[in-house]
Amino acid sequence: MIESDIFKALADPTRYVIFEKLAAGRMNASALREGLTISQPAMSQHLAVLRNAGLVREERQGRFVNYEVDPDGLARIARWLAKYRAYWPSRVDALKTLLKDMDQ
Amino acid sequence: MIESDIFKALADPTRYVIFEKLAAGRMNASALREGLTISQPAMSQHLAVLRNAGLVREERQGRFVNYEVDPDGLARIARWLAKYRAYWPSRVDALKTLLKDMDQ
DNA sequence: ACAATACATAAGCACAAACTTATGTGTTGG
DNA sequence: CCAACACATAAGTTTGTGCTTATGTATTGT
Repeated sequence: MIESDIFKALADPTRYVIFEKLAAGRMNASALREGLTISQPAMSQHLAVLRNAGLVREERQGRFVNYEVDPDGLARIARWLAKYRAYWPSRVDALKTLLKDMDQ
Repeated sequence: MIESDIFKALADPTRYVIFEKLAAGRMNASALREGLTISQPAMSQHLAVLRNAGLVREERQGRFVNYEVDPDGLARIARWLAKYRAYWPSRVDALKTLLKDMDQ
């Protein structure tokens, strides 16, 4: 997979919202549609893009398919971002806080 | 600016390459074209997109315009990523290394 | 078994985005 | 001052992407 594909997946505003909803907790495709004016096939297609990018993963449960954030996708972004640490200004303390949390 | 715009800027493979070239060091628009089969206006337009996304910044120097990575764009991505730290697997040690570097 | 439900896939359409050529705007050396 | 250079902007064309409707595939409850 081309490296920019993970960014392409998040570039669409609708998919970005879907990802944020999933970040709040696992959800099936129908539940994800609530609050969004989006057809069922459109949701299905968006979820396929996010899944192919490694940002979400699915787990079938009966007739429902639950989706959840795939840590692998976030890890890829984290690794990408880490390459450019030379450019981070010292005032970017969000990462410092984050790392402290992970160290715990 | 919509949050997903920064991802849209990196979603295009050509812009992704341009950004990576700039990560290696500041460069003017003509120098950036070397090695890429891309017209001068296309490069100019790509740089405008990256600049509007806050990923690069420009500094005119005579007739040349030097471009360089804008830390603010990376900081935005870092902050975005930090929101999802709950999902990071412990094996993602890239960030740990990164944070250690920043602590130094 | 079958109707209903949940989701995926196919095909086609409409709009957005990336490219092109042409031209405009600054800046510099002679 | 003006020709050459570096880059930006305009306008038009093509390709890609996200949407739709229609249909297919699983799974469940009765």
